[in-house]
Amino acid sequence: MLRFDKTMTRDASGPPVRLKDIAEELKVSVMTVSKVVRGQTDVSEATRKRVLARVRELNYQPNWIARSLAARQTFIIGLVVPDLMHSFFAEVAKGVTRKMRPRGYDVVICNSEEDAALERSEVEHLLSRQVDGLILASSQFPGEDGLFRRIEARGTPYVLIDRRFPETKSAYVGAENREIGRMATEHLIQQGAKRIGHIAGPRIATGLGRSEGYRAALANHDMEYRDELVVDGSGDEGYEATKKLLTLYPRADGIVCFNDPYAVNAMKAVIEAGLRIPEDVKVIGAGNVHYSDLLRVPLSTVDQKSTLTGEQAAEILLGMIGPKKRKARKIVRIKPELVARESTRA
Amino acid sequence: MLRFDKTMTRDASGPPVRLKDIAEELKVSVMTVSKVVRGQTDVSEATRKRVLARVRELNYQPNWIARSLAARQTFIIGLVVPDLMHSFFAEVAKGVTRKMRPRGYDVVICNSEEDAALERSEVEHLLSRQVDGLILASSQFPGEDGLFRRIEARGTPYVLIDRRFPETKSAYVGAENREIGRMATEHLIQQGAKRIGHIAGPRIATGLGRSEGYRAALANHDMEYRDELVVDGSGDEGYEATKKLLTLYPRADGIVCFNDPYAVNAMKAVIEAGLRIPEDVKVIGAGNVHYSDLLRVPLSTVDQKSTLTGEQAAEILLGMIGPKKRKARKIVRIKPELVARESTRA
DNA sequence: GGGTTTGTTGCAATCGGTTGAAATGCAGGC
DNA sequence: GCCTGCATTTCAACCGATTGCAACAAACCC
Repeated sequence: MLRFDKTMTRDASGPPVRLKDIAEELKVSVMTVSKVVRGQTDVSEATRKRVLARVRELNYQPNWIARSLAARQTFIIGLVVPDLMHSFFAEVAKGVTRKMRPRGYDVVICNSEEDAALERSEVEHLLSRQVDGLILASSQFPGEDGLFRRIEARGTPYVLIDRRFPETKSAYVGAENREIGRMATEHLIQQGAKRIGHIAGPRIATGLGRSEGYRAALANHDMEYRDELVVDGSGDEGYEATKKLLTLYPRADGIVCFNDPYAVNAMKAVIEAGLRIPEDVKVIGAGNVHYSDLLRVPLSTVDQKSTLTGEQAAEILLGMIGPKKRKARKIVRIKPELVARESTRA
Repeated sequence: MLRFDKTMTRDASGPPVRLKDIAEELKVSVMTVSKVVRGQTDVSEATRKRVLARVRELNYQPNWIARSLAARQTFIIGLVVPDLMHSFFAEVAKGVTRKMRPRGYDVVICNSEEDAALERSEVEHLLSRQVDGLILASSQFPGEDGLFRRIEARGTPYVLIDRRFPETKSAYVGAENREIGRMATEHLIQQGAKRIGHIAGPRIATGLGRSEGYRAALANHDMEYRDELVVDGSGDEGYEATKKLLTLYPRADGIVCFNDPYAVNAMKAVIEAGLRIPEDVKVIGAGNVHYSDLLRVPLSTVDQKSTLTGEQAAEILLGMIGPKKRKARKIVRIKPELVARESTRA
């Protein structure tokens, strides 16, 4: 029995059209139709035309579930980020999708909320959905590579972004964090800051690298590194940490923040303390979130090319998925770029 | 042949474990294992225990592709938004996922870039992935309901958000746009603005409703509606439109903007024109994007409860998917809320 | 004209599960 | 001891596609 007869067109849609429907109707085998749809060449021009015509008329859309099962490729890749609200990751996501969609891949975005356990379960879930690849901005603890080992065992290609785990042999795309910290700090020095504080981020590669850069810059300029000028801001994204910095005597006159959200909070604290930016305190962040120059005081920052990061990661992953399965562990470090605005004016 | 023998545990992972593997090993049928995994009750306690133990040991993860094909349910829902970078939609997305994930649904997010044709193809794509449901902030043109008819014909439940299409009989969740426009405008009036301009959004339900509210508020307060005070901002999100408003004589002293991004651009134009906010010109937006109070001048706005919108939409969709398939066309209008900040201080 | 090649087409098996009904075992009822 | 009833287990078909290979025809070569 035919589910669709010759007179039907896509306007009269009911249940979705299947290969079988077209095949029966045209009195050819399902295989033939399948081949035409996928553009295989071993089909005569005549049948191809006939099939194609009907395929178009009925607006046939392949059932991806069935296709995925048989072909063992889902054309879905998973992207796991700690927080989509954070504009850095939103931009990364944009970069990833922008590269993936034109190549026929869908991107499923998961939010790990900075929680290692949740991330684990999200990844496990994505794997059970048979994703063709993964891109992770991982919230695993440094040194803890169990999750990655699991992904490798499963044979699913993956690329790490933003946060590096040197112990894995995975591909990686991210900014040079040490360089970010260094550039930010040197910029403050150039703008005349004498006592530069630092709001440090979480103690993972990203944060540690930036802190290291901060220290290196000070050293380069023969400025003394002082413990009390470095405060952990990871609890509340820098707000309390800044308050603490401002109580010091002599007060800090420059603050290098782990990232832009921290910097925004820092500026809030500074203003609330009745101080002026940049006259009394200069503030710099990192990430160049899209609203940075719309802030109360436009924020100087070190751009880490978020969209580019996403694009590069996508590109690498595609290379690992394709037929030639690149194996070489590829590592891309993205050169950051200083964006000077009002918050660090001399 | 067994792919996994009794001594193996999940550490020695190779190819993923299948129901069949566990079944053969335990000398029961695939069905039995399948039932246990899905928690069916018609399995003896003894076998259940035995199976469950092995399932855990091997860390069996069902193959969702296969499951979806057989059960005709993918547990994936599609979310189509015009722009993920726009924090309103990012928050909606968060709301949607927050409700969906705990119920076992994954959310595939697609970006239509405000392009009706692209949206069409994204939706078509999601349908071919056999999504169980759709949530759309549609960029279709008003009156153009072909896409929705197509989705209905396919039998896939869907919920519209933000942008309404009254001609469809679909479910809908969104803010009361007329109310938003009215509240924003009345607020400016209360704060003492006398000549209130309006930067109008795209000419679809959302934008039109807000413009209507603007007009209604003026009428309520016996203020004259003047054509030259209303400018279309949809080209560049309000920047040029504002410049135009500022050249009028007498100049506008208050601007009701279609949304926050427009308002941010408006403020930029105002400041560039050498005018002060709020002393010379008061500005109000809508949406309450998360960085509104961090702006150069903290922006007054009308909050449209983005996350709540997402959650509600998810809730409704779940109701339509489930076994009891709610049919009644459900319409939820979310009450907006005024958030007064510096940009409209009297 | 037989054997080989080339180009098309279709068969059968498979992917890893689910569905509904049928088969099995074991108990109780009479 | 047979039938019935219930709980448990299994069988067979199917979901909608893809894969490898066999089958077939027409075309080619010598």
